[in-house]
Parts: sequence; structure tokens; C-alpha cells
Amino acid sequence: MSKKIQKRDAEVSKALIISSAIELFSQKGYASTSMDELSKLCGLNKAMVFYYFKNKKGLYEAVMSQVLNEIQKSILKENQKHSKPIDELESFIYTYAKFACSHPYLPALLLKELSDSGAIMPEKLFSSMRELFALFSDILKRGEEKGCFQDSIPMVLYFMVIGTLNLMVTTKPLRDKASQKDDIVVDTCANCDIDEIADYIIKKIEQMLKDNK
Amino acid sequence: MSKKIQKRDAEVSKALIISSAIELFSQKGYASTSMDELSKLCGLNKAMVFYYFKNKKGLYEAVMSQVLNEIQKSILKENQKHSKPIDELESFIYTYAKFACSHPYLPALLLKELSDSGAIMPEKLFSSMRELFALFSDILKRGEEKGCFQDSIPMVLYFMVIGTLNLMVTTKPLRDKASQKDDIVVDTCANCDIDEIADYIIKKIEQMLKDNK
DNA sequence: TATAATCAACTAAATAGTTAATTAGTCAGG
DNA sequence: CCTGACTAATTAACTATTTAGTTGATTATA
Repeated sequence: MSKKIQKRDAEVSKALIISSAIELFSQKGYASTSMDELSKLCGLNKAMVFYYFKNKKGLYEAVMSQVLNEIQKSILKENQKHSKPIDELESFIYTYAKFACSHPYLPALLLKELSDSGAIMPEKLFSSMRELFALFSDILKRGEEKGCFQDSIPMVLYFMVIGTLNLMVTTKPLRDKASQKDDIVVDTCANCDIDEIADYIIKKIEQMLKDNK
Repeated sequence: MSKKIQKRDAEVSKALIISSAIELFSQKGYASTSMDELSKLCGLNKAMVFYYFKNKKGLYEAVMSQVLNEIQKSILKENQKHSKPIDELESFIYTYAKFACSHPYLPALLLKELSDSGAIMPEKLFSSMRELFALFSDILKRGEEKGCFQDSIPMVLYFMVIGTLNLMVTTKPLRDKASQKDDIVVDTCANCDIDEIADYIIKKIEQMLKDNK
């Protein structure tokens, strides 16, 4: 019953702005997103954006912080259900894959951010990213101590996992388009679903971590 | 001696514009690169850019086509020195790694392009990218036929290789910064050089392609 | 009635692209 | 070896549009 069909509500307005901003920033990037277009999309006056988020950069920070928090929470929650490093690793990869697929703005935003070395990266976002990597890194380290993983360079493996997943998501339209061409014949996995891909990555990462004798 | 200290030369001017454009596009992205800034950087009048490249998009196409051609030529040239799939695969990864490291604009431009699903991707660039992947894919296929590779999904493996290498290059400054922090302790490979990384990736990719029994 | 939320209308700067004039190089004919 | 005409390269100054951000008034609500 509460909240008689939303009239004036700061929280609702803020959320509206953020969700529209997620859409635009992830599709067009930071620079190509105009505050006029954003205000039209969310149906509020442009001044509201500056009223709540001070300026464009402030809005971007709010967007990134929300998006990173979402994925971090998802992964941490799933992680707590497991205790063996190998299960944790699988859970990490699988959860990230699922999330990235159902929230495709995440890979788009992350890759954009990483491709210009955090030119506009706010400190908070930087911390979140390090925390996420720290968890991954820790899983591998504990696995090595227990003897179930060998020869890991966490940073490289991390990029193998999230780099690949992010690219598989963001390039979906391109891969579809490529599969329809017949001048160069390649299998671009246009019909693979995310579960297959995640399973394959999990299998291969585990194979990499086995003793290579 | 020739060319008495370069005065009026279309080719020189075009090259000047392109190399400045590579710098700006790769650092700031397409949208954030202004033609005024570009003209200042290359020391030519802004109208020259439009005289030679018609418009901003035309310049971008010229830039991307040159960059993609460079890497393609490098890889093809090295590829021809080998005949066994395993050597070809190593050569592909190693050459890409070396090139990406010495021409860091390539990873930046590529990741930006892939992160928005080719929103501004010209047809020619799309072809080049498919050709490069086709070579990689073909190496794996021939390897499988000969029995030296097993269980490959070329698209995923391709992104594992170039995704990881591109990210290792573009995130260098971020990884350096992270390694100086001590609130969250992680090894970000801040001191790894590209050869180590390439060797590790080669080793791991080969391990993945071994029979998993 | 006080305050928080909303808006229309504005500003100043930056932007991609244009135009018309001006150079500099080339090359044929004297 | 000039000269002048032709062309290609270059320029300054301009336009029209878009941009982030502001302001001061106006609502709604508690």
C-alpha cells in the first residue's frame, strides 16, 4: 500500500537517474553520454542530476560503485557456501559469468574502465576492484598451500577469467554478425550459452592448475 | 639529404595526423578526442584533417586500419617461419605479446572497440579482426587434426590469449599503483615483463590443449 | 510554513565541420 | 634560367550545434 503511486521521492528519483545512467554509460561510454539525453531517458529535469550527484563525474562514481557492489556481493555470498578452494574457484567463475550475462552493462563498463587505465577511475572503484581480485588471489593461494593447485600467477589467471567472460558478453552482437558472413568462415560461438562457456573456462583453468609433469 | 627539411608534403602531413590521432584515440577514446586538440598536437591546421580524411570517423577508420594492418602483418610474417601447429601457436601468442607491449595503443584501441560491440566499427576493421581470429582458429584446427591439440573452443581460447595480453598492457599503470598500496595486499605482477607473461600464457594454453584424462 | 524536490530557461565553453582566401611547388614555353 | 599559369597544400576565421553546469522561481509535502 505505502507510497501512493510515487510522486515526490528522492530515493526513487536517484534510483531512476542511476539506472538510466547505467544504461547510457555502458552503451555509449562516459564521454558520449550527454546529461540532456540522460534526463530525457529518466523523465526528470536535468537539474535533478546535478542536484543529487553534483556533476557528471559524481554520477559516474555512483554508477560504478553500485555496479561493483552488486557483483562483489553476489560473489561473496556464493563464496561463503563453499570451503574447498576448488569449489570456491568454480563458484567465483560461475557466479561472475552468470552475473555478467544477466547484467551486460557490467562487462561493458569494466572493459571501458580498464582500457584507459582508469583515466576517470574514482578511488572507491579502484578499491572494489582490488578487493575482488584479492578474493580470487586468496582462493588460489589457499589452494596452493593445500596442494591442490600448482604454478599459478593469480593476476594472469584473473584476467584470463574475467577478460574472457567480459569479452564474450560484450562481443555477442559482433560474433552473431560474424557468424552470418561467409567470406571468412569461423566459429564465433554465436550459439554458445554462458553456462557452456563458464563450464569450459572452469575446466580449462583447473587443468592449468594441475601438476604439469 | 633528400627532402630539404620537409615543407609541403601530403604523405608526411597525413602520417603526422595519423600518428597524433593514434596517440589521442588510444589514450582518450574516440568521443573524448577533439579535432582542435589533434590539430594542435600534430602542428597542422585543423582543416587539414578534414581535407585528408573527410571527417572524424574517416580519420578513425584510417587509424584503426593502419593499426590492425601492422599487427596482422607482424603475426603473418612470423607465422610463415613455422609449420608445426604448436610452433605456430607459440609464435602467434609471442608475437602478439611483443607487439602489444611495444605498441600499447593497440590494446587500448582494441579493448575500447570491443567493449562497445563495434558501435563505430568500420567494415574493414571488422574484416581484419575476423582474419586474425581465423588464423588462430585455423592453427588450433590443424593441431586437432594432427592429434596434438584436444578439446579446443577457439573463440574462448582466443579471448583468453588476447584478452589477457591486452589487459596486462592497458592496466599496467593501475597495477603499479595497486602494488604500492598496503591496505589490500595482492601481487599484481607489477614487475613482470611481457616475456614472462607470454611464456606463462603459452605454457598454460598448451597445458589446456593436452589430453585431459 | 518551512523545507525538500522539481522545473524552465539560461550561460559559457567546446565541438565538428566549412569556406574562401593564400601560399608553395611544378612544369611548360620563351 | 626566367616567367607565369596551374594545382595541391595550407591557413585563419567562421558557423551552427551540443555540451556540462547554473539560477531563481515554483511546486508539493510533512
